[in-house]
Amino acid sequence: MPRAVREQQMMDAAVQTFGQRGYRAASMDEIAELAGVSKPLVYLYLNSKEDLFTACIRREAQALIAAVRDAAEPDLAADRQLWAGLLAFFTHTAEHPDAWAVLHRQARTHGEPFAAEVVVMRDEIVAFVSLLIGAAARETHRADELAERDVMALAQALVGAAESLAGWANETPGVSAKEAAGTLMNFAWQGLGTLMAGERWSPAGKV
Amino acid sequence: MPRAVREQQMMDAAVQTFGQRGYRAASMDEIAELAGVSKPLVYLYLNSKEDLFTACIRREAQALIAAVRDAAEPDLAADRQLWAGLLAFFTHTAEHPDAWAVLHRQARTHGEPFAAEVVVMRDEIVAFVSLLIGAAARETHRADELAERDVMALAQALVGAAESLAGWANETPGVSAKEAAGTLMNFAWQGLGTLMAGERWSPAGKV
Amino acid sequence: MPRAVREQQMMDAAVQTFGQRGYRAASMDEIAELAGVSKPLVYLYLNSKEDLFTACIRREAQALIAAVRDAAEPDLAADRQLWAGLLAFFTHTAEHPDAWAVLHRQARTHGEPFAAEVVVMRDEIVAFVSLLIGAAARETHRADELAERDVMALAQALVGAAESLAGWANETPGVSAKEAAGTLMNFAWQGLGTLMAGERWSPAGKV
Amino acid sequence: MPRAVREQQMMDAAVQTFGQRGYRAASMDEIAELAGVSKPLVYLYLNSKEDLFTACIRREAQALIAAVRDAAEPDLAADRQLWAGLLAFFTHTAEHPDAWAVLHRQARTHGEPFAAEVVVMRDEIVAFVSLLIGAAARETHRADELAERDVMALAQALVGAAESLAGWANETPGVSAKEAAGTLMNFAWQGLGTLMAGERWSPAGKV
DNA sequence: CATGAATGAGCTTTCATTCAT
DNA sequence: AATGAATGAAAGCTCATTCAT
Repeated sequence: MPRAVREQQMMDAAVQTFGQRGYRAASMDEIAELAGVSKPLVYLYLNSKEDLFTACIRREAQALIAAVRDAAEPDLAADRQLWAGLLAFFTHTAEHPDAWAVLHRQARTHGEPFAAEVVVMRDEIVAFVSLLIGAAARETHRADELAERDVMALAQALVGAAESLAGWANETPGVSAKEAAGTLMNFAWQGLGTLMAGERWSPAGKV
Repeated sequence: MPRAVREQQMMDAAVQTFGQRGYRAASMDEIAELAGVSKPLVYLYLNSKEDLFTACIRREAQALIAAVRDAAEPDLAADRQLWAGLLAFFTHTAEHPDAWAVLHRQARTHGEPFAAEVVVMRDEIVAFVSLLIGAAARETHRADELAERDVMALAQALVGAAESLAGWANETPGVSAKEAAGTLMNFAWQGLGTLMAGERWSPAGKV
Repeated sequence: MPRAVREQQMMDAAVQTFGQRGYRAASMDEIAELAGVSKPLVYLYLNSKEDLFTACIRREAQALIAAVRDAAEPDLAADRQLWAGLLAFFTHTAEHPDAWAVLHRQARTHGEPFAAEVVVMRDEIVAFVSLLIGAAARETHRADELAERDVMALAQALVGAAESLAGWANETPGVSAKEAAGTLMNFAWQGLGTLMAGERWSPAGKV
Repeated sequence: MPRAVREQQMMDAAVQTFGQRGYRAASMDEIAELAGVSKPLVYLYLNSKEDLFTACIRREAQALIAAVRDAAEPDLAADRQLWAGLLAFFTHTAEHPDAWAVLHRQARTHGEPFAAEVVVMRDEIVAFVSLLIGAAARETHRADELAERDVMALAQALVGAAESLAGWANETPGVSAKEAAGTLMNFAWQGLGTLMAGERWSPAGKV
């Protein structure tokens, strides 16, 4: 069996094991057995547990980014792009729960070398969302109302909400990707709208 | 030294170690040394690593819940209660980063027994937020517009966004709890408002 | 059983195993079993295989140096001191063949960290021998005939010959320490005598 | 490429690797890569690591013996033959440090099967030196003074001193083979001379 | 003639856990 | 009430060695 194929099999097994057991609790023995190969072969092809984990993170991050990127066609309006991206995001995470666990939970929990990999991916997504927010602001001619930092914070909150909903949708039976995306659009986009319309909430009272 | 005090010292050391190293990487040796006691004493008082971790999760969950609960005085308006709760949440997580790491990262990353503990806490918070959303809906006389499930999903998204912002605020220098809470209120409460005002976003076009 | 005693037992087992199997071929399992303890205890007390090996080298080097030092009483004439030292050297190495193997073979064969330890010991011995050669030169009033470098080279050769003879004496049944020491004295001291008497061998013919 | 050539290339790589890393630390992978062939080919030609090591020892032992043998022309006087042999010995070991490391350090450090190979070579050299000593004794007509066993012990000491000096000369910059050989001749041959002249050192006093 | 693919066995090291005192 | 002493079990990693082609 050619090396490239075996490598993918190993990474499939690794993603599954890391996602379910966690990085430390996952043993190379288990991964090798699940992949149907011997442990030395895993080391021969992927060097070390750390390298294997990093390779998994990278592969799954690429896949998730690609899913979101491919869904949002640049010709659409900003809100339609966001909708398509969210739908793709919820669909992809629902279809690859172990990969999502690796990216969202494991990679961020086990130290800099791994967390940094995910930060890159997350920053790409946040940047993409920021772009859409900016585009939406321009579309409604109120760009001046939103400072750079506000856009960042909003994007952070939106992505965070999406990540949280992804977990909830995966664990709650009967919640579809469409429903999750719809909830988030209703929750966020509308708020964004009024926000750009100039209304602000403050502890002293609405402005 | 009385037992109760010793136990708290051990749990302090455990929270710190678990939060920084992670559940698996934290060793009982390190925890015992940090607590200034011998290892057998830790076992005598807290039985096992699992039990110790569970005890930490429970203690810190209680503390976080209490902080949020105590902040939101029931006499205030729903939006003021949410604001106070969010502020307390961001303040508490910023002041106890290791405890927050234990709850948000470690507990959810290392298997059912622990994740379940956090789910209890999270559900309490989500229920609390749902309550406020419901109250707000009643205050604006549009309760019928929001189905039970929508409320749940919104609460999930709000809590998820808060969790995400908590991490972002802790890691980004110069972002205060007040600022984080303000961003979230602007982002969410407004959206909630228009939502309750009957406007919906849908892929087919705004309604 | 107190720690200090156990540590010596472990080092005894380690010296034996390292001496017979070699550093790499000796397994911590075997050492632990020979010492009558579990492997973790060996690590608890002696940290690592490298540290254990280093500790063995140091202990045995000290013991050998002490044996030679204690034998050569400073009041004696230089030749008697050398005789006593050689006798002690051959006796000690014959009585502790594994220790001698560790020092002479293993330590020098497995890289700088270990070889350096032995170099220290060897340099001490070489210095001691150089001292005696110098003393002998003064006793015969021909100190000016022997340059510093010649003394060093002679000491090197003498120590080398002694090391070689130690191996030979250990492996050849019926060769006593006394005999080995006698051979070396005859071989070397006499040559030293004539050398200091001014005679030299050169490829061009005797001078 | 003919088999014989490939085999020599492999053994060159093996000698270098064994000499620098040691028998156990040297991996067949590294040897194969250094030789520029695949691992199975090494096994096809040389059977096993043990066999490969043995082959290296044998080849290098032959080479060293040959160098010494060829240098000492049988027509010369005994002292000139010894001089020539020593010079060749120091020159050869200086020019092939890895080979010398294999013979002097590695082979003797890793168990009987290999040490025995070197013993054969060493015995050949010792026998050769013994021969010269005997010849010298006959030349000076004092053969009766030197018992067979004394000759052996002297040869052992001489060879040991030479081995020790070889290491010293290789590691000390600026010490040439000629110088090392000269030192040894001065040190040993002279002693031999007086010895054969009937003088002995004994603990009871000179005879 | 030569190799890419694959593994059984063994190594060092760590850790949660328990006695005996 | 508290600990020094000790271990069973398992993990990451490496290596000599062999097939099928």
